[in-house]
Amino acid sequence: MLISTNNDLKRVTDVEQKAGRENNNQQKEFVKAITPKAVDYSQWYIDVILKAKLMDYAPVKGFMAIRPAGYALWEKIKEQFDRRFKETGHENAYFPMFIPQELLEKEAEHVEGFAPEVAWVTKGGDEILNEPLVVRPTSEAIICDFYSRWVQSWRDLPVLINQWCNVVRWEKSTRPFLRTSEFLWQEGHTCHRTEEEAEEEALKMLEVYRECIETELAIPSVVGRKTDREKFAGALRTYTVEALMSDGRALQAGTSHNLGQHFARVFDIKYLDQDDQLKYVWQTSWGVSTRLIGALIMVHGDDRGLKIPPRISTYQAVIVPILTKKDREKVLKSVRELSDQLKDVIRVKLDDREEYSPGWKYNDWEMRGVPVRIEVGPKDLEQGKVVVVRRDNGEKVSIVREELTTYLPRLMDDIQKDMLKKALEFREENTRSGSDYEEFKKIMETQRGFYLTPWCGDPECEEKVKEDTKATIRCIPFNKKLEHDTCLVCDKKAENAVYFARAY
RNA sequence: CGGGGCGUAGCGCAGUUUGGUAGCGCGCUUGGUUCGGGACCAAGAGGCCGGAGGUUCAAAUCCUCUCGCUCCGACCA
Repeated sequence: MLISTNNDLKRVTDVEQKAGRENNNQQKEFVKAITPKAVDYSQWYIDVILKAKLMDYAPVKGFMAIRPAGYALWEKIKEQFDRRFKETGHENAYFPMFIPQELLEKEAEHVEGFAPEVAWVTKGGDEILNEPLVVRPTSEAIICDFYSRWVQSWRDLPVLINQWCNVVRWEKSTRPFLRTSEFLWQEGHTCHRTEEEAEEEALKMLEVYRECIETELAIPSVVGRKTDREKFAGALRTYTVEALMSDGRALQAGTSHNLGQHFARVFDIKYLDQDDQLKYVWQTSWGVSTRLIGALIMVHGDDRGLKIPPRISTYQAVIVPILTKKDREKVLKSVRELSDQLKDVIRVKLDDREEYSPGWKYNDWEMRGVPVRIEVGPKDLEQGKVVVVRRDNGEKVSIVREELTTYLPRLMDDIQKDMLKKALEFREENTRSGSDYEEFKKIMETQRGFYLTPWCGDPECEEKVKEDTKATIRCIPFNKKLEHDTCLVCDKKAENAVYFARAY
């Protein structure tokens, strides 16, 4: 499309160009700045993250720079999770990025799971290393090595440690934020005295994830257990938070694992219990990553760009002054006062750049997802009012200036609530239930979404669905019984209901 | 690993068929006029045409080799 536009342009004469066609063309260009979701969802996603300046591609495939706008978002998300981790008794620490090959190889299932995607360090300076080092794809191995020395007595338990760091997984196909070769995340690693306590921890953190993602990111989810096929390499059980993107595909937004004693046994993490017996600890690990930013974009974003929920938005409102020649100084003075005044109640940004027109700024801030825009021009000054525009639904109202300090915080709550509500409605509309395989196949082809259905538990049935439809079992929800109990694929009786979906 | 596509200014591209002084849009710089949904005028800056070899009086363009990126598939959370 762009190409033909350029060709057309080149064929017209200079005179014709100057006669106004340029103007028209520029307007069209802007509409094209973000590819509409309906035209090409993947392209929409890429356009949004680039236009909103969340990231930029690195010279190495699968890597990216997280730009200030994207990183600020991560910082806000991080803050919310970190607070909850501390509230549930965890402490932060930091472990090394390089893991000796020998350590990674201790847990058989674990190596096997990660081997295809580890990055190796084989040289230090000029020296070829005796034992190559693995760049952490996750830190179980190195942390367990430390824990084997740190844990001696039952009095040392529980160990409740979290770390914020980067990890590297050599991915074959990558997408910004959703799957990159390096990403930022948090990994909690805990040790417990009993199996029950570890299980309780794994489920507790799963709930922390679910609640935080819902409250702060305004993303509803379904939680449950992973099937053996989908569980973490080396875990006893894996639990997951699954969110539904606006194209009907599911995204794993967070996972929590009960590691059982698999790692404790191979890394020799033992404690002397009160009964004078040496026992292996029971462990958990759990993580969320910068993938949440991808979820945020795909759950809330629209054809104009990002929509950030107020609770995690870097700026909750942006003030755009309308600077006319006549009233320039008056308006500037007024918005500066307003900005100072609002700083006490919300995170506010004054955009007083003079090189951009108000219209340009509207589009720019909308693209970047700021929840509220406040317009202040000469007409507003006369009336002692300002214009307040919501990003989530476009609603535009004129508000008396004095009321803003009470109005805006309330508006932020409303927007947060409405965004969650909208996402929840979408989730519900796109969660279907049944056990008709033909209908299921059709749905996975078209609207997608979640499909809640009985499953006999046989990995072969799970595999067949994947081959036929590319859909996988996202999770086995807790306490979900269906009236109908014949497996979606075979005729066997099903113990559990599961959520199927095509996933990222 | 298999198949397709692309490397020309910061970004997006045209120019390659038919060899002949390297272009367009956006962005950037300076100055001015504007400012309630991506304003306009004027003047500028910016290129080893991915790399190496060859053919030719002459190569972005033709030939050979090579490197990189990307999409689809396979593999994988």
